[in-house]
Amino acid sequence: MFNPPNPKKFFATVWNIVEQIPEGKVSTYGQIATMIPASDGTDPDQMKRLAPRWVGTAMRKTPKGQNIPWHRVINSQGKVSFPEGSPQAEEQYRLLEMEGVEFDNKGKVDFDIVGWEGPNYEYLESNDLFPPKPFT
DNA sequence: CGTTTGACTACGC
DNA sequence: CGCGTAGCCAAAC
Repeated sequence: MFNPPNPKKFFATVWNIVEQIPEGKVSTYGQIATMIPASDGTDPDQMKRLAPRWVGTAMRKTPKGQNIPWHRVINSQGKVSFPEGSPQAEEQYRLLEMEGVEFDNKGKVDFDIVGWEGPNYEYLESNDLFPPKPFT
């Protein structure tokens, strides 16, 4: 079963990845989760189900004042994961629309248009940002 | 210190 | 499409 061997590092890795989502693009909790290698040999199918929760947990703890584009992370359905109408949801929609992300009449984005391709692994590795390196 | 609570997702109906 | 469920545990109460 997947669980972060070291939650602190796992969270930091999530933030590292989120920081690289460019303006006008979005990623999902699950997508980000799959970018982080399971260090405990967890079955990939289990990863799909369990890891996203941890990404969500990481996002909940996103440090403020570090310019982390938290709003560019949405759920696999292409919608923001806050209750519709909540201040946080409104804020997230606002921030995204401000950078050109469009939502259809159901509040969904088109991943074909604004989906993020993923992080630059070579860049991450060359800067020792990946595997997990905690903020200090 | 015990209980509740999540910024999730795939899958089955 | 929508709705319910399992899987799972660090934090926040």
